[in-house]
Amino acid sequence: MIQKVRGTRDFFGPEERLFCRIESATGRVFRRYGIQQVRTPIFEEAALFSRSIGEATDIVSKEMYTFADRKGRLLSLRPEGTASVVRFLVEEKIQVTDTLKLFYLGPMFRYERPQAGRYRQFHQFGIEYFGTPTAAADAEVISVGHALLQELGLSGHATLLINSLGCAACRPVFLDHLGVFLKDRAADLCEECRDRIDRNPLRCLDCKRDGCVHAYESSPKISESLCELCRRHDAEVKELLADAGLAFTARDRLVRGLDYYVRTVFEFVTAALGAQDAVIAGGRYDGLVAALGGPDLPAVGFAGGIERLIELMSKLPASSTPGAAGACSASVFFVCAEDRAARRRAFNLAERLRASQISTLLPLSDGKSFKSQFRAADKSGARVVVILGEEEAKTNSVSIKDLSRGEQQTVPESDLIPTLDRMGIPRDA
RNA sequence: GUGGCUAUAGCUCAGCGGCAGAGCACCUGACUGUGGCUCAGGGGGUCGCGGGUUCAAAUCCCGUUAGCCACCCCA
Repeated sequence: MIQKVRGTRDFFGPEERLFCRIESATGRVFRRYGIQQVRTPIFEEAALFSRSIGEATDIVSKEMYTFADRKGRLLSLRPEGTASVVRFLVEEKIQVTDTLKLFYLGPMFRYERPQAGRYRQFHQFGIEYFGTPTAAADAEVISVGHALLQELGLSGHATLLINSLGCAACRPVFLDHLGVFLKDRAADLCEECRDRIDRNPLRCLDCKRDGCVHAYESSPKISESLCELCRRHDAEVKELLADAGLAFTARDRLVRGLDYYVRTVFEFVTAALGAQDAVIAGGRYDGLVAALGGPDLPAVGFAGGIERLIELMSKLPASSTPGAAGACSASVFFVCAEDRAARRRAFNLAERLRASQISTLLPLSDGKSFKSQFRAADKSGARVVVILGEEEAKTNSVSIKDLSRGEQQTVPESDLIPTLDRMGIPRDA
């Protein structure tokens, strides 16, 4: 038996429905903010990702699916969405007059050790705002994330963490201070952190080991070395969020793994998912567009993980995931006699109901008793059963049974659809 | 990439050297045209895969694949 490759998964049943709900929610919420969708390829030249995400990051250095095609071009399956969106923007010379708002949704690929909430093919949606350096843009992006969680009934299950990483002017100063501090205290730190001092000092602050957590209590704070512009920007973002009634926690130690972030970074995290706790995360990346050969456009955005949202929603009470019962929820289920004439009539009537936007199931297999057809109808979750037996055939009528009430009536065939309408059977539900 | 745990029916799991099991689900039936509840019966297994130890392996050992948990990293 061939099984699915490690770290990939199939979505079916309740999980597939949640996937679908999340996709449609992103469309609804993002369009509410005037954000346009862009669908980019899922593979690109490898260099696009190494240049944008950062050569030294884990994603680029060890997690990319990179391969040579038949002409020897080095290609990569995309590990995230932002690089492609920026490439699109630059390549197509998209005019950005005020703010350009884009969103994407689709599969991403990273060669990581799989774990719940972490897959080798996973699905992300994300938004990117280009052309606006203002705190208002940051605040709106964060608010879009919040609105989406709210749309999914998750706003009570996620906390917003926010931080500022400073800019090209003040971050180097901070990194100097931090470097001095870390080298000073190197003896107290775990092996991982000692490795990170030169490679990725910011990450040290996020270490969870007790000794390190303790050591970092006295470390220099980013917030204290922000330049005046960054400080004002950060204060304004927080002010706008507070005005909007959006609760957040300022967390000094929040950092991001991708090189391109500046100033605002944020995460919506949940307590319900274990180690993989971020469901939506993002920040500002003002230098990236220029770094990829485009105009010097400021940008801010986020990405969200669909598998993690599905997992979170699965853990919530069933009330928040309607439509979970029944393998297929058609409104009408046909039960008919064995003879060929009855089957022809059932097939024909079922097609007429479907043409009238009434979802209808028709048993396609032979040799089923009325009893088992009724059982199947019950299990399918259908509202009504339409019966075509010998009696009905003689009088050119149909019997309609309301499964929840147990009431049954026989009407002329021409009255079938009007009767279903009267019973409140929905069209196109 | 590192460490730990796990793999038995469609699902959840018990069995831990001696006949392959339970609950749920599924199918059939309970006065020949009617679901749910109840009752009776039934189908379903390469015990993840490969090797080894043993008279005998689901059970013990080694390997392998996959999943889970933590680290790492991240959505």
